[in-house]
Amino acid sequence: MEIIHDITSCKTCIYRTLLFNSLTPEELDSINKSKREIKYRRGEVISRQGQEIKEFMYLKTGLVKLYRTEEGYKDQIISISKPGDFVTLLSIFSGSNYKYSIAAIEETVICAVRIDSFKAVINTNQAFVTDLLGKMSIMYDGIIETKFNITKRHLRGRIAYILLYFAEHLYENNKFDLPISRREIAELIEMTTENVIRILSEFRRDGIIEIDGKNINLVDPDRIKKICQLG
Amino acid sequence: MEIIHDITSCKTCIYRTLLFNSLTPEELDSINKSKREIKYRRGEVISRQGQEIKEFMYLKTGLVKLYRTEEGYKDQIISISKPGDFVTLLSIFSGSNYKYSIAAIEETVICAVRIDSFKAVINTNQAFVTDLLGKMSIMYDGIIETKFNITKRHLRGRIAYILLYFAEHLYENNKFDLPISRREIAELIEMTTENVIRILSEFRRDGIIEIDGKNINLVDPDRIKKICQLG
DNA sequence: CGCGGCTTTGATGTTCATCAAGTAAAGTGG
DNA sequence: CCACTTTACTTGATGAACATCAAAGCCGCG
Repeated sequence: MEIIHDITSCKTCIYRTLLFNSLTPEELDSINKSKREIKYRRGEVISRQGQEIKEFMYLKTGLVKLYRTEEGYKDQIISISKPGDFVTLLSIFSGSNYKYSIAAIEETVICAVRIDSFKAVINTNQAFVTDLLGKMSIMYDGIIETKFNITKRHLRGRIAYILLYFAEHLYENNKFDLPISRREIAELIEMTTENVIRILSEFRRDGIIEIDGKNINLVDPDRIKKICQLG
Repeated sequence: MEIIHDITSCKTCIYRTLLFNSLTPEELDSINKSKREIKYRRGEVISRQGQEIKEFMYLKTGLVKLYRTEEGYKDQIISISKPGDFVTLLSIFSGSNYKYSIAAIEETVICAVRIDSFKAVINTNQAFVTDLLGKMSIMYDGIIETKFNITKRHLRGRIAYILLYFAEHLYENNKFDLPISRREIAELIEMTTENVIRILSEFRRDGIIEIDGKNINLVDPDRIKKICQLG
C-alpha cells in the first residue's frame, strides 16, 4: 500500500453525490480533513476479518473483494465491489470489528475517513443517516439475492451466471479480462477450482465463449443466458 | 388472520425498550395510534414477496419464517424470527416492496405500525435511526453468517448445525418440538427433504438424538457439536 | 371416510469433489 | 537476465456425496 499525498478535496470528488450530498459545508469540511487516500496493489489485503474498524472506506478506482475466511474451510467471497461502493458499510454498524476481509483484486485507490468523524456526522445529520440506511439495505439485499441466485443453480448455471454478471454488471461488455483467478471464481460461486476450469473449457469447446488466459469473450450470450436459466 | 381489538399500549409493551426507547412521548403516541395487532394461524402467509410494504412489523409472540420463492425453484428460507425480531426490517429500506415472503410457522401475534408513521419518526428522531442502523446491520450480518455456516458444511454437519441452532438459539433446551416440517428444514439448510429425514434417522439409530414426530431430544449434544465441527 | 400432505425407506443414477499428474505462467533471488 | 520456486491452470480417472424416483404408511382435516 501507499498513502497518496496529493488527495482530492471532497468538494470536487466525483463520488461526493453518492453519499455526501446532504452534508453541510462544515460537515463536509470535517470529513475532508480526516480522510486519506491509499493505493493498494493487486492482491494486497486492505483489512482483515476481526480487525478493529478505524475508517469508513469507499472505492475510488479499482476492484476489491469482500470475503470470509475460516480455519479449515475454503475462503468464501461475499461480493466484489467497484468504484463508488462503500466497502466497509457491511461491518461498520454491526460491531467494532470487521466481519469480512477486504483485498484488492486490481490496483485500487481507497478513500478512508476516520471512523470518529464519520460517526459524528451520523449523529448530527438526519438526512445523511436515512440515506445511509437505504444504501446499506440495498447492498445487503443485493448480496443475499446474489447468493440465492448462485446456490440454487447447478455448476453449469453458476458459471453462466457469473460470466453474465461480469459482462453486464461489472464491465458492460461481452469481452473482458477476468479480474479474478479460477480459484477465486470457485470461492465466489461455491465450487471447486477444477470444475470452474472444466466447465469453462466445456463452454469453449461448445463455441459459446472464447478464452485466452484471463481474457474472455462471450460469443453467444443468448445461449449463456439459456444455460443460466435452465442449468 | 384476525385483528386483535384489545391491543396493548406501546407504553406498557414489553418490547418497547427493544427499539422505541429513544422516542419522545409524542412520537410514541403517534406510533401507538397508527398501529394494530394481528394474530396469524400456523401456516398463514403474513406478507408476500413483491407486495407493497404498508407496515413496519415486529413479532410479539410465535415464530415466523422469512423466505424467498421463485418459479421453477424450491423455496429458500432466509431466517426464522422469534418474538422481538423486526421481521420487515430486511425489506423496508431497500425499496417499497417486500423482497421476501413472511409466513407464520406457529400461532403468531404481529404488531404492525403504518409505514408513514414509522418513517415520520425516522425523519425526526436522530437516536432512533442510528439505533435502527445498528439493529438492521446485525440482523443482516447474522443472516449472511448463518448461510455461510450452512453452505460450507456437508449434509450431516448441516443437520447437526440446525439442531444446535434450535436447541441453543431458539428454545434454550435440548428437548424441543420442531417448529417446522422436514421439507422446511430442507429449505432452510439447502438440501432435499429425503436427506433431512435420512440423516435424522441415522442420528437416531446412532443414539445421539431421540425423535417422536416433531419432538426432538438431543441425547448427546457433545457428539452433535463434534459432527457440526467436523462434518 | 377418503383425500392430500407429511414422513419414511430403499434403489438408482447423476453431479460433483477429490486425487493425481502434468504444463504453463508468474514471481524471486542471485 | 536466467535458474529456480512457487502459484495458477488444465485434464483425466475415480469414488463419494447427494438428488431423484418410487412406493408405502401415517396423520390430520374437511
